[in-house]
Amino acid sequence: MDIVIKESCRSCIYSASLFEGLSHDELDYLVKYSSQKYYRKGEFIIKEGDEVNTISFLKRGLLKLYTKNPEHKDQIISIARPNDCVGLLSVFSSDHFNYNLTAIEDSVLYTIELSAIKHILFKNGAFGLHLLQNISRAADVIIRKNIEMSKKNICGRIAFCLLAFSENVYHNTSFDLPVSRKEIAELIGMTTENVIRVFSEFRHDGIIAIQNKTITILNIERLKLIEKNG
Amino acid sequence: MDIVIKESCRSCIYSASLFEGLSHDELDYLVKYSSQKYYRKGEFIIKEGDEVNTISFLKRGLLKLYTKNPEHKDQIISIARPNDCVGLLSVFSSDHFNYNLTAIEDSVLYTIELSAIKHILFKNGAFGLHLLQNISRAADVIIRKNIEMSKKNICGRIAFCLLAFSENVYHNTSFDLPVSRKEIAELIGMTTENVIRVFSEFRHDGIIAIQNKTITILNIERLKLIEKNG
DNA sequence: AATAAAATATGATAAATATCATATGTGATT
DNA sequence: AATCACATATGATATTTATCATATTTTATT
Repeated sequence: MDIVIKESCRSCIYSASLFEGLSHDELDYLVKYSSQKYYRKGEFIIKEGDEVNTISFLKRGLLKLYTKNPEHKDQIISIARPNDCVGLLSVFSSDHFNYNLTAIEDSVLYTIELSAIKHILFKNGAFGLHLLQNISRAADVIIRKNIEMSKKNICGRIAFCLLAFSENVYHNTSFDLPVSRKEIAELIGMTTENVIRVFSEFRHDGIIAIQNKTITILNIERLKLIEKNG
Repeated sequence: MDIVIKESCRSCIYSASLFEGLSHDELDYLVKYSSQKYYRKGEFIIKEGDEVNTISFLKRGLLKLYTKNPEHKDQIISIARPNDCVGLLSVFSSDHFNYNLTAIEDSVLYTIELSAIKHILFKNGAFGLHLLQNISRAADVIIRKNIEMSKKNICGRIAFCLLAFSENVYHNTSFDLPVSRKEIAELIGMTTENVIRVFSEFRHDGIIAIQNKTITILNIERLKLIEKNG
């Protein structure tokens, strides 16, 4: 992880939708307490139990938010995309993070001291409302995703994942899968073997093409049908 | 649903932990925009799509928060207990409720106009922080429950439910189940038949006694073991 | 380049859960 | 009291998913 000069943070904070409506003084105050950090793929960003004293935004890259269960198995809760406010859930509900956060692609985060955020929050009620909206939406997205997932069978869940990567992350029908089959299993709550099996099945049926990590969706209509009905 | 005179709201709002730290003026302002409502078991409180313009607290009773899926099947997201702030998730994230809310016991809610809450929020940053903490925690509880549930098999899930009713709701090893087996199935994401089967199994094994709706936990150690390992 | 460690792949089998069928019990309504 | 709708109950069977075993391929490490 590398920390980079403060000046580059200014443009980030000035352009972040979360800070819309803040005055120049307030924005400059936040810039003073912020830093930009680079993480390599695989690097830990936050560990369960870490103290919460910053709030972070993903500028570039991809992160996984997950818990570790007693049997060393991970459970991925969500995948954070650029512009997502990261770990927002724990920020106000606890002194310590409840989740782990790891970069699954080379990533750029900007991080603001929580004390600075609170300082602005106390003076500016509109900012509080803005934060409330962001946190509520982030929670809502996670909860809705869980509900949707729990209704689907394994094929439907994998179709959901592939479509999410294609449409929401890479905006392309062909993309390099940033996670292993094992991680997909952790995300959809199934076993690795069965994830691999369904990938093979989709390949045999001409729905996707697989070349190592590169996935190409060949028949998006069918994949959507599987996502819907599965 | 019956609406009751404003005066009785004063004590509620004055005693709600959410409003700790507000001045008498601010509290009285909220009282002015609040009302107390009574709902009978089975009554609808909020319907998916309803406009969000209030924030509510459960004073007495029990509610279920759920979504309806296309095949008319309900999916229970959480059960609200007294002192829970209800529908908090949708309140700031959307103009319309994403969930349904129904009383599963005779219930008393007090309801505050959202505009009044926002009015205080704009003037009092500390209140914003308080709200943020409450919403974050509510979301966290739902997400953690989902994660925990998804790791358990059907026996573990039912043990979890029974223990939750016993320990968190009724504070007694014997209690009247406020929901049907079908609703438990909707809560844990299994079929009604299998829920009934596991109830019978627990009865045969001497873990619980069933008399119509009355459940008595006979062997709490074993139930906890099932919850942990299942 | 050689080796080890993961990840991917696939088959056989076991276990968990859903589905379908059918019976009985309970409460509400007339 | 009769009837109906619904909840509870249980068995038989089908389906889904997990587990175990075992290759093969890819990636990382020395």
